[in-house]
Amino acid sequence: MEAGPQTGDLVMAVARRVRRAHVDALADWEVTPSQARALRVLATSGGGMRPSVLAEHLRIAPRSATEVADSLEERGWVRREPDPTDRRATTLILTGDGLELVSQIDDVRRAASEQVLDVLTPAQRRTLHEILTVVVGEDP
Amino acid sequence: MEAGPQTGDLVMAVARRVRRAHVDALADWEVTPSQARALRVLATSGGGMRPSVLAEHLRIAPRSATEVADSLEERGWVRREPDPTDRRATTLILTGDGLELVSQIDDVRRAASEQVLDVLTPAQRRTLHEILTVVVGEDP
DNA sequence: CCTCATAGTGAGGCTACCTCACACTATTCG
DNA sequence: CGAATAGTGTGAGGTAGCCTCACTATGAGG
Repeated sequence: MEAGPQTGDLVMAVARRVRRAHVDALADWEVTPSQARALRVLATSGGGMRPSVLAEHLRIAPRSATEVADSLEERGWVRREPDPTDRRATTLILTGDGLELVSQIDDVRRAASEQVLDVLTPAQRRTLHEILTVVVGEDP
Repeated sequence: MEAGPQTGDLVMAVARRVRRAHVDALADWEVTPSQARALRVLATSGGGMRPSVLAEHLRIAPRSATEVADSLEERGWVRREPDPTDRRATTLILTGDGLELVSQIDDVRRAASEQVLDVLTPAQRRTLHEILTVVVGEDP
């Protein structure tokens, strides 16, 4: 009796594909999916953002956010500035290059995702998005 | 203007959560998600299975399947037997322990996934499963 | 035979995470 | 004020789970 894959496994499988598609699509820009995700978070949050806040948004450990920030700074897409109100804190700020990149990346990534989800009807895609939003948006 | 996350990102985010839930749930058995997935594939395929075939099912490189097989063998859940019809080939066979484990794992994993997808209505869960199946089942 | 394809694996590398420990700075409170 | 306590970022070191490349041993066809 064929058991059939569990939903969790399907999610993982699709995630791997999406990741692949993103890597391929972003290869020209030499941006990793991880970096792209961080850039988008930083872009949505108008001004600067602390690494710890970035970590929350990306749902990773604070230490890992530092790493992402490192990689972004190294590429010149982000710069660190000391927070004037709290000298322990650092603010991550998108550079001009960073901002410019974000808009391009957004298009490219969207196209890549849609390529993976190409087999779906528009309605299915919308439904998928909705449902996943519910799953993700429960605890923040 | 809030851009809102892309579907691809949502998939990745959910995948991370599912992975987390699985790791937590399987902690008692000390089975990694990767091992559990492989065990289930091996279980569905009655008799033995070659590493290369396992790789296809898991959608990973053949070399990576070898690694998974190594870890399963080390834990005594799988044994390698030479294929009598082709002396280059090896067959991966679930041991008694392995088989016993699979059924337990299946329940635990299902519960873990459902915990992550708990916010969804049963109908949404069914829909999600359907849609993901379509996405995954396109090229095999 | 001789060639070419195929099965598995050793070696080495990578990404994106993690925890733990530490240096600073901020805050609170006796 | 001074001391304990808490929070912020980061260095060090580690891991899982992938990958590619190169190699050996075997199979299959001319």
